[in-house]
Amino acid sequence: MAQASEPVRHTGMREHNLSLVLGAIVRHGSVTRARAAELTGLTKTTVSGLVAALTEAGFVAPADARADADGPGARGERSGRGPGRPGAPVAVSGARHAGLGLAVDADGLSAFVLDLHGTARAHEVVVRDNRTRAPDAVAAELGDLARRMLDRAGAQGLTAAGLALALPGLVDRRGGDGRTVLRFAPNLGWRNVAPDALLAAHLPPLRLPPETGNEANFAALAERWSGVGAGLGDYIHVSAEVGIGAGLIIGGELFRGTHGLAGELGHCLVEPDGALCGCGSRGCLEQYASIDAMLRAAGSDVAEPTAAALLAALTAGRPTALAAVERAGRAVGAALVSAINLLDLDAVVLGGGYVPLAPWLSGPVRDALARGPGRLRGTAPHLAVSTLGRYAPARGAAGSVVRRLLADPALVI
Amino acid sequence: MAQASEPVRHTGMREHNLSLVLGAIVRHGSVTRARAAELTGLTKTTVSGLVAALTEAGFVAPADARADADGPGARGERSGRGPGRPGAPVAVSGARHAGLGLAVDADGLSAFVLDLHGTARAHEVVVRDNRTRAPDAVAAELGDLARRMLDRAGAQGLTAAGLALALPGLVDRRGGDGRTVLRFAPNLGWRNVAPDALLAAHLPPLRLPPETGNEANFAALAERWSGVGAGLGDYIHVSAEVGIGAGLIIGGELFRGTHGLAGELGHCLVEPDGALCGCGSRGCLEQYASIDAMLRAAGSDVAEPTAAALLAALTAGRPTALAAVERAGRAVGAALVSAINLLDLDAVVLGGGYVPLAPWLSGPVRDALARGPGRLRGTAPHLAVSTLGRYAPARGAAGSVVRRLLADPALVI
DNA sequence: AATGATTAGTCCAGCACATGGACTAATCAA
DNA sequence: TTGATTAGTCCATGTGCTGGACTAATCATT
Repeated sequence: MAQASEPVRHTGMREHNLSLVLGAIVRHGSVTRARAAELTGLTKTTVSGLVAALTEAGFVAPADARADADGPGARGERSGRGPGRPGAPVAVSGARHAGLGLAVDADGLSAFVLDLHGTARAHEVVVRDNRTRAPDAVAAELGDLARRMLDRAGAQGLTAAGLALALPGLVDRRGGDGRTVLRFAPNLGWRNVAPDALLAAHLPPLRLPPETGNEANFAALAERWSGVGAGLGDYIHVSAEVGIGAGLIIGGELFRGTHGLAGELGHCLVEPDGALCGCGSRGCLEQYASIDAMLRAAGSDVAEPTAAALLAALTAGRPTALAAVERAGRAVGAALVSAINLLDLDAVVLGGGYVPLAPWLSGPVRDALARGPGRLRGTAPHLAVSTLGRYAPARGAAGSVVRRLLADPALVI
Repeated sequence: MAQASEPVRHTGMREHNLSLVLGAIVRHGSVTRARAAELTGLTKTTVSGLVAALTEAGFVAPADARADADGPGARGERSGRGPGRPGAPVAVSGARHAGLGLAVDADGLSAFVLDLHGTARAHEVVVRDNRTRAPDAVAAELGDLARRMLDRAGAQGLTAAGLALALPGLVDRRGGDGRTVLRFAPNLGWRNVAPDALLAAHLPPLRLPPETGNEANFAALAERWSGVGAGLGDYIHVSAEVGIGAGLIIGGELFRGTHGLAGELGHCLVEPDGALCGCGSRGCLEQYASIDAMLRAAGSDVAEPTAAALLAALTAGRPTALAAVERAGRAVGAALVSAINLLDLDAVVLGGGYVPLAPWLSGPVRDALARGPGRLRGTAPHLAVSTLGRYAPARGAAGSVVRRLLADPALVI
């Protein structure tokens, strides 16, 4: 049974229709009021009022370009030609609102500012080893970074309505009140940190409450908003660093699970009675396909335990390294087949630490995907490799703010 | 991005608030108008109006029992004692509306009628081997059964607002228009059957459009509504017949996946390079833990290839049979650990063909659950065994109709 | 028994917002 | 220039929620 939801008053009706109209504008790029009325089912009068409110609030602006995202020839309705008064199209405005995305990882901090078009307006990386630092110190530096980004956004006329923070660990959202706890971040050595308190202490308050999430999840979202995930249906975004993280995009949204712990692909079983894993089980994917595991398996083929060295060994054609990655690919493929069957997914995106390894990894993964779920469904799931670089988590975080804004413009009206 | 949703007019506002008030009544059992106003955030005036409409439509009725489902002592608000005019509580009425659930399986047909309380008002099984029959013939017999059930419901003053049909196969809902296709039902030997057309041809039209779904999914829902699933959070309901079916309950709702194919636990990989499966892959769970697989593995310990014979062999302590089931349990446990990690589940329910085997199966499954995801989360997932019998799919189908009705009473107002 | 305190439920004026038809505006075709 | 056609705005109307006033029913106190 659904949780008790909000009552709908007249204002709620307006909020809903506001987001309905804005959604139509977002999806179709540039629409006239008349077309928006058709698309939403509201009357022209109502749409006019809503568009006026959205314009006032800086969400949309007049657009004279005939650039309808429906494509050239706009088979939708009349596209400007023919008799009759031509409409005055409006489009999403990238001039006023923005979202700020922040990310903490073992090697530093990153930040990204997106406008409502989803185009990057500012970004910055602060390289520094966070492995030994206390959360509070990192948060203070993050606060400085955030203020710089807000200044840079302000200089372009942009106001960040909110921020989101990507953390490299299990972010548990207990209760429905939105409060989160970073249970454990292996790379940082943090346990049971309350990000909300840190953010409140060190970061400037914005219009929307800050949001905290797992970096893999945000990276998956970034892929959907501005990467290879854009055209795919439901997919899983898998990335590897020390562990293995996965973000699930289902129905266009991030699937987090009730406690926010969904997507733990790293502990899918791929080898019964296999290597003992830190989680207490045996034969977890993480024991075969994390960067660390591949480095171990590659043995003396890699000069030093870094991803760069592994890549060099592969390029040089070292057999043990090749075998290790081949095996990792088979393991990832096996786990993905389970995930696809369980969740009814259409595609897979390899991201993070898997991107440079993709030339060697894709083959075995693709084989598994072709064999596994193919027979039951029409076609084999699609396999894509991320094109977003190290900004993916911060970009996804920023996108998450933008998405919230577009989904509910009334939040800042 | 969310699909274009409906515009909200004044009627939409009312529909929403109608379901909001009904939801509060459903969750709290028996509430006064004043308490419903508190619970929903609407004013007393509005609630009165909505309650009047719900009463008129037969969804709720006056209830003088002080039986608030909040429990004795109702720590919520004042519970009748104290000064002031006592409220006139209303509760969900089981007297007018009902849902009809139908199920087809290899051994026959079953039907179930539930009222809005979720209590059974009529049920019937028609035993007959459907393995060799054409869909049309089965549908005709199903129509007869449905009409008998509607008559029996009518004799009790009940009107079925809709029906749902549980089928033992992959039900694909392609497109957003709700049209479904039964891709493949291994036990019946049916392929690419359009249930909507069959239902339209052989079953009386009801107020709501008929719904078709997978029997494992409906069984999982039944468990949530009136079985061991009631108290659990998110869970997976696993059942085995010829294959293995699973229903996912997430956030109190059935998780179907975009194409309606979610929950294919049977093709999780549990043994790399294991037995070749009909799906094209190797080492699928189905090859180890379906009833057929256990029968094969039990070899000569079972007299004939039936579930009953397997049960007898287990009871007699036959070692090969015991080993087969033990192994199946380990395999199921391994697949479940993957599912729990991926989907952030709290519990597991064993149902269908696993129920009689539970005494032998639970042990190894529980072991896997205790080892696997425990470390990352607080506690080990809970393991429960279904108590609903062979009516589970039909009961879940009926419950699905009731749920739709309670979620949106405006559908029949 | 009478009175006051307290809470439940209804009545009614007011208001917010969507609707639909009428009206003005801007373009193309003849 | 005129008519046809479509876009956008104006205004009267209607629906449904709100909030305060009012009536109803009970307990506690005198």
